[in-house]
Amino acid sequence: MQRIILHLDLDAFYAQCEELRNPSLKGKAVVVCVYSGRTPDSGAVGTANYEARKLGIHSGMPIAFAKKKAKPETIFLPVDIPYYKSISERIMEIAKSNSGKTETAGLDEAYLDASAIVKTFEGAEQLAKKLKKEILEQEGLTCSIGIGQNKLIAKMASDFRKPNGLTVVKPEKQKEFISGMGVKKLFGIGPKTEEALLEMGIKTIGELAVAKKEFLVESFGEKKGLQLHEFANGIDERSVENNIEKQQFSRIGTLKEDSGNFNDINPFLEKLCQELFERVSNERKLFRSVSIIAITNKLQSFTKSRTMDEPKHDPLTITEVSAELLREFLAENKGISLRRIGVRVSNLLDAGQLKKTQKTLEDF
DNA sequence: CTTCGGCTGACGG
DNA sequence: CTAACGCCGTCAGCCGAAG
Repeated sequence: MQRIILHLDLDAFYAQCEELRNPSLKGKAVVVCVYSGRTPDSGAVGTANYEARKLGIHSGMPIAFAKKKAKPETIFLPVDIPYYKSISERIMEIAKSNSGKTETAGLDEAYLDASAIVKTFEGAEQLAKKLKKEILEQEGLTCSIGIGQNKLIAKMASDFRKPNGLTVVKPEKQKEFISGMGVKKLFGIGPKTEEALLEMGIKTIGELAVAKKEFLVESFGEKKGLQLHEFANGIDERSVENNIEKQQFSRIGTLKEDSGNFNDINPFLEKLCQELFERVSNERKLFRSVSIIAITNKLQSFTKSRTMDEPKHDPLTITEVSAELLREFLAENKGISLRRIGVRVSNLLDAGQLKKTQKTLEDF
């Protein structure tokens, strides 16, 4: 069955939201930052608008580094996720009303399966124009949309021309569209895989497409190897899913100072546990596993986890188990110094799924 | 043999 | 002068233990 998939990508989303509530920012370079609170400039760039990108400022970059590239008039702002989320939810509603199936991928992206709504790529292009118009008129934001026969092509198409782009890649043009691109452009290929492929002399998606499947499986493992082969050939059977249940919730933060001392770290961890419980409790979830995440001063990451026999939903379990895990972790790693600490719950169960006889339901 | 828990690592937004 | 560094979530793979 031939599908028609749209990928919607809101342009420099966090920055556009900030421009929305403060129009005087328009035309200026805007950098939205995730500050860690340790020093005035420690943290990373969340989103840079296109003016800031011209200066060489990009997502993920350390703020201190971005400031070196910035002009005196460049604006640095802290992220406000709840605000962006409220805007995102309204836009996703617009998307849903234009296509039965929509799958959100973060606050700023969505896949739409328009197969039931339109029958041709020309029809899909008109739908995309309508969608862009509605988002602009109702919410004042621009986006880029890509259209293809599967999620992979749609995503690469939306990335092709932005901001405010619209790119249609018909199946017969697919190969031509992707084969000349560098392998890093392919969804699922990050810095490590790119490096490995370059060592093998594979630079472009076209070269990857003709590499032996067996060789790729041998080099990258079963799943990854097959996926590389399929994606490089434009093959992607992943369906657009309406509701994806979250598998885990986590909260992590940066300590005021590096420490390997339980008494320094645990009060901060307890705060994170309370915030985490708020979220989990709002989502009406029970959890069976608790983990801590520890990141050292050298940015090495560790996890330690514990699974209980019974699903829980109380804040005390999170704080107690995580404190226990932290104590054990520090004892097993004497001399270690932590920069960041976090807590996660997983093995989730919907509260509604619990048997009525179970006592733990009463607090809901 | 399969499944589960515990852990690491790659990746994406 | 140089290095600089968030937070959240998914999945695969490996290992050892248990079913």
